[in-house]
Amino acid sequence: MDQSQINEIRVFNRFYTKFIGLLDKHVLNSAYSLPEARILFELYREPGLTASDLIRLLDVDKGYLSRMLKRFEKGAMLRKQVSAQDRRVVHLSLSESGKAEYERLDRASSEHIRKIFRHYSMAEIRALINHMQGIQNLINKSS
Amino acid sequence: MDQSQINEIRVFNRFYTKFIGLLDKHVLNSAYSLPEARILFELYREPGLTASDLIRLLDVDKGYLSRMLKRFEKGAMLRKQVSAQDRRVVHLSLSESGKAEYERLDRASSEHIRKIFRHYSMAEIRALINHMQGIQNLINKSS
DNA sequence: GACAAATAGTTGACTTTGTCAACCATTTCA
DNA sequence: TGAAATGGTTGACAAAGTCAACTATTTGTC
Repeated sequence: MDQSQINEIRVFNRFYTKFIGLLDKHVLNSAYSLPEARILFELYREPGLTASDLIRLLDVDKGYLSRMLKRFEKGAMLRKQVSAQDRRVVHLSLSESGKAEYERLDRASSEHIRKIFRHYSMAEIRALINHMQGIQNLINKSS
Repeated sequence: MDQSQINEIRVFNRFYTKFIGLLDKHVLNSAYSLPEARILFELYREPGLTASDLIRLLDVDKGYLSRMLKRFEKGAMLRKQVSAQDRRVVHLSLSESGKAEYERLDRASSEHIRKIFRHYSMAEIRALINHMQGIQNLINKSS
């Protein structure tokens, strides 16, 4: 791998960081920070996760997570259930209003993407997604 | 564009956010924050930029930028030169030690990428870069 | 069964990062 | 000449994130 190839990759990383930044800015106009939105996402996808699971998934500090969860609890978006097997662990899931909230966020994100690409042809969209999947396959191969 | 296509794009965004996060973590083990590293990058690439230029390029608050620049000044990494045409504006560039510092950072980033992909074949690397350029071309087309 | 070590989660104190508005100096334009 | 705009700095603050100490529980190990 030569230097110019490394540079190409770094150019893309800067480019895509900026692109994702634009998308995230949208989310951030919601009442939630990025990590908070990710918590909602993970709990929506898999109810019953524990705080430890989230720490691993999101790679955040446990104190920080604890506080974010507390905020969700205040907003009545979270349900906690102490595990029967191990009374230290708490299974987390979204309440009905938590789910509704996530769905709102989710729809807004989808709409944003739809808007960005609204003038693209089918072929262009397919090419884009194809490239994205290609990258994922290649990068996953390594790890 | 249908929902499953939107979802594909969002899957990729989450995936690549995580990947970039891993790379950035490396940078962040240096003495510089991400925006600071970006300042070094921009000034290295184009000496003589003004604070306003950086604000536009990096999309940061001007007060925040001002403080980061001050920190660089303290470290003697920055040269400031008041514009002759307009005495409000200051042209910024890296001092010799600032450039050296950037080059260190830059080399470390390159090394990190090289390491990640060290076991890839030439064909795989080329495919990866091809996908990346494809994405950039497609996204740039829109804006 | 008792007790050290490990694990899940919470809390307090703190640092870093980022935002906002007021401000000074200079330039532009009417 | 003077109002408005622009470039940059500063102070006060808010949000985001880190670190270590702590409680409660569980899991060994003897």
